[in-house]
Amino acid sequence: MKISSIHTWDMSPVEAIKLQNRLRDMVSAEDGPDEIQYVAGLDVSIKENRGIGAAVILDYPDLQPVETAIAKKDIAFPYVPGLLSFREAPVLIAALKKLSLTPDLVLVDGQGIAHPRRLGIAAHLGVLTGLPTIGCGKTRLYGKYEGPGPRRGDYSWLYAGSEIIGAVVRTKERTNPIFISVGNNISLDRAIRYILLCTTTYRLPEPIRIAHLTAGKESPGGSDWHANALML
DNA sequence: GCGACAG
DNA sequence: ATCTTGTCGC
Repeated sequence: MKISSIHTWDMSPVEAIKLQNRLRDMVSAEDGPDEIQYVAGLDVSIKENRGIGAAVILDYPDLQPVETAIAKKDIAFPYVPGLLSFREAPVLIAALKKLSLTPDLVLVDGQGIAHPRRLGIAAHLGVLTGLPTIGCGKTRLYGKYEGPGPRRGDYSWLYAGSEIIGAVVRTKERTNPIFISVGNNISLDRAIRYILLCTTTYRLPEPIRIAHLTAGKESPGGSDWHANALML
């Protein structure tokens, strides 16, 4: 698939913050088309400044893998809370470009607008691709909340002052909830529903879980310890 | 000034 | 993210 190059990635943290403030108004929480056939999952693994980005596509609602793409890139930008996209988005975009299929929805490992400048990696990628995206974080970056109920499907709101910027969703009982937020072109309400529909027996949505395994599997000599069971 | 801080 | 064994709980 093609992706617009509105900007480059080689810049300082200060410039990165200015860019985020420039792109934040391009995010939309309006629902797009209703038909969803393909859901993509994105994740990155990094080993000694070498990043492996994985983009997997599962059919919906069956959640069976139908295409996988991997890209590798040297990671230049440091990890700075709030600037994750400048570190991980480049390799993810490289992986997305290799896909022959175009996803109808993209789940990203990280926050959407639940971010100090409302432009977490899922929102940033949503603006660049124009696709509906949802941010799925394993922990909180920004916002206040009270824990959701104990049952699968229970959720509570994530607030930035009085503004709702996301939801804390229990996808599995007796397990920590995940942080869901709008990336682009989707409403929070629908984002929560899709996340639950894409989550089966594990804490994380299948697309992201598969992308995580895919990104961590690749390595020269064969350094996959706990993730040998990628039997699909 | 002091914490908090996606992956 | 990464390092990375054994172990506690359902």
